[in-house]
Amino acid sequence: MADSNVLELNIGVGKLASQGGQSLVRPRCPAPFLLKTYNLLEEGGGVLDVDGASDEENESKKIVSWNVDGTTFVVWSPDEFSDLTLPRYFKHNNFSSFIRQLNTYGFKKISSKRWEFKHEKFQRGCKHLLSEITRKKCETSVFPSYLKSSSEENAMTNSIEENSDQRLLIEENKNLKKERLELQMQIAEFKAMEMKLLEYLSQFVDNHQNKVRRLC
Amino acid sequence: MADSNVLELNIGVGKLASQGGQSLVRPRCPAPFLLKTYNLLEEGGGVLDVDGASDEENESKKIVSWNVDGTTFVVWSPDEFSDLTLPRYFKHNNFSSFIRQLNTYGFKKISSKRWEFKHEKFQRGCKHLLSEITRKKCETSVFPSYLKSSSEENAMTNSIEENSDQRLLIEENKNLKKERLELQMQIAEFKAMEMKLLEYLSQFVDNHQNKVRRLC
DNA sequence: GGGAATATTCCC
DNA sequence: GGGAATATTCCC
Repeated sequence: MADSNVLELNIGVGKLASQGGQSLVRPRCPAPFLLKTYNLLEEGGGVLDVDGASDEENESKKIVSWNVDGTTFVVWSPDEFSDLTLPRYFKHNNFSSFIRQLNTYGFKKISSKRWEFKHEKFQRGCKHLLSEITRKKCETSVFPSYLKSSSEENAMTNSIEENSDQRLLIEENKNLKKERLELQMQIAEFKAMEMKLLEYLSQFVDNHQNKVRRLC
Repeated sequence: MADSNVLELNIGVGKLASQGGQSLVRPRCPAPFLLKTYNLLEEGGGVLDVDGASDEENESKKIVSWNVDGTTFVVWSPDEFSDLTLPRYFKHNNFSSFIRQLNTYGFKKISSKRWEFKHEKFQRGCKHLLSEITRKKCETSVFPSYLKSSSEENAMTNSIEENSDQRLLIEENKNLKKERLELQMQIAEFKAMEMKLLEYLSQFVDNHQNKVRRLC
């Protein structure tokens, strides 16, 4: 494989950490993409520096690096980055796919003149912050905010730690079933109300037409 | 790149071909995975045959091939297939990922003794049928039939003993949350419909009163 | 086998 | 930039 020289880690997010596609508690491990990108910067893009030259002397030769204070990173040479660096860490050599991932994780391009990217939680020497970076979700909430009533409970139930004991699971389970019953009852009410409304509407229409006919 | 020797085609499905995740008209181009797998079979797994030997003589050496009548195909040597063939056509060398794709596209493993797979529309000499093969979709309709889960599933979930395996609890839990989301979406629909109905009704009443007033 | 998360591609 | 389809991985 192209990236056989790169350590592949099994860094999955625990089941309870991402529930229904929404990460509610911080996972222990950063996303593979973030770790690879961080490592790539530590390793100078996976390409050796010129022997004996200091960082400053090498600056113009760098493919990719942190900025001076380590709060952003810069892809100095997109072509070499794509051809040499990307395939060492990822399963492709497309700069645009790399950019797509950066966007997915909320990085911002902060310069129109060069390929410089920034994320608050992605900084030199702060590997521990990587696990706080999450993928952007399609935030088009499927149901409107007035249904958020249960979201507090969501937070509560989902904050249970992964290795919590069975008792908590059973409790959460019980609550979910109770909630399901309530939702089903709400739906039953809606159905009844819809029926009444439609009935009323049709009566009203009939009535109205009779009245108009009589008045004419 | 690992597969730089393989022709990559831009075969996207047109917008109208897949509407809301549901394929409505047959796309012009087969899925990349299907085309690659078909080509891989035509090309003997991308590995050269022994010179001068007939197909029959080579049979025991084949990595992958169609069966005798070309209605199924067989991976004769999963190890060589993974190491040599897969990376030539795909971005990985994992046999299980290949299997996962076969399942996604509806192939069936038809032998317990060897890695033989079948799909009605995947046959030797029938490249034109490939475009009729589609990915399986998650068929969980977003709006389930009303309250269908109330009795049977209640009974089922409640029959699970309290001290059952944690895995089952987690699974049940996941299902309950999924169900909750579906119910919440149903309620959102109802609310929207109610709003429309009320709006319509009030317009109708206004209209009616004006009309009656004028006639009087 | 298949659900679901992440990765890659394609397109607007 | 980001939506959405397909691909790959991971897990049950």
